[in-house]
Amino acid sequence: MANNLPYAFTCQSIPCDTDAMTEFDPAPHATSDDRPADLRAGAFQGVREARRNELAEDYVELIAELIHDQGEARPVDIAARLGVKVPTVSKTLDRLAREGLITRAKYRSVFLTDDGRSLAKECRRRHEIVLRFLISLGLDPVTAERDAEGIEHHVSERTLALFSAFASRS
Amino acid sequence: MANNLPYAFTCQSIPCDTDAMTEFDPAPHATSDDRPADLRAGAFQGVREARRNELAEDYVELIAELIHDQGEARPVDIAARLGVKVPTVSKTLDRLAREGLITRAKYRSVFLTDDGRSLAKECRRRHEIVLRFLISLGLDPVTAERDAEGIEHHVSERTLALFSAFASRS
DNA sequence: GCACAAAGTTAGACATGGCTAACAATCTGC
DNA sequence: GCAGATTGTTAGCCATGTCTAACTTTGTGC
Ligand SMILES: [Mn+2]
Ligand SMILES: [Mn+2]
Ligand SMILES: [Mn+2]
Ligand SMILES: [Mn+2]
Repeated sequence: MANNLPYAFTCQSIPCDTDAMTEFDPAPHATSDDRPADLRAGAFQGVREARRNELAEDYVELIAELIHDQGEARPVDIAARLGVKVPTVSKTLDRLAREGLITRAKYRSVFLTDDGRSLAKECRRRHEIVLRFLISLGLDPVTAERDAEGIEHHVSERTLALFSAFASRS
Repeated sequence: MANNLPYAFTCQSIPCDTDAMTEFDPAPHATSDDRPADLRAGAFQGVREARRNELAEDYVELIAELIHDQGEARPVDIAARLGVKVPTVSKTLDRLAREGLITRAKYRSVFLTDDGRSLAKECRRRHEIVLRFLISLGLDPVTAERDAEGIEHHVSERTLALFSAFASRS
């Protein structure tokens, strides 16, 4: 139920928070704003879901790339490119194997399963679209690469379509 | 050191990975591609850093909003809007307090410190810019809100400037 | 002003993601 | 084909972020 009663502006023993928001929506909207609350929750749910997959996505994308460029994907190379230590990679690879995205044998390099390959392809597509879009907007390539690496995990298919169209058009 | 020797295309007992990449860069670039490796690592470092702050950013932004809209920020309302359980919020608030972004007394609602308020303001600004940009690109408001909630933590100041300019111009 | 409802805290489980240290396997160069 | 370098694994530490269950405090309605 959360807030139902004349809660808005209790401001009891509270330091009444002068300018928490500097300039917000100046109109003091009426009590009943529960609609946005649920909507927001939906958005945050989605973001949390995306966050759970980010790392796996970065891994499989990178593994596919290494296999393509180097012929194999070794933990030491994965670690170097991600900027983490090898044991961190080893542990994460165990999880990815458990989740069916890769296969691995002790002391050998890593392979993608069909699922892994398919996820990698999807990730690469998103990465490319976001990157091309940012560059076509006028961003320098280094910053574009950095931002794309984070943004790629949080763009809906709809946004991707708009990004793609914009990059082509411009 | 990573890959120095004639490593590329060992493809020993390896299933030689037919079409890991479907269509990549078709030109089989020479062995020495170590430049991009370090660049990539830098990008990933930055993303990991951003990931560490995402949750705190969402919290302070939401807390500022609640204080503005409702007069106070109660754990139960934070939880409802984030879509998580109250004890989760309680524990996270402890961390934010430890980090000096909020103050709180047992069983009372939450306040932002000066640092917290300043971070909240910065987050709100980013959120607004990203949201306005996505909408001006043609995205529907609900999807825009969802995507903005994730993207906002991964846009550089440069990108923000370009987003801002685009939204104004269009 | 008391009983009950609502909100908040604490404890503890479990998964993730980072690290270091110690050990094991593999590979390379003679 | 062996010594030494490189790579990989395992164990274990720590912080975070989620949850449920049990308990405490606060607030409400009569
Ligand atoms: Mn990424
Ligand atoms: Mn990527
Ligand atoms: Mn957010
Ligand atoms: Mn936000």
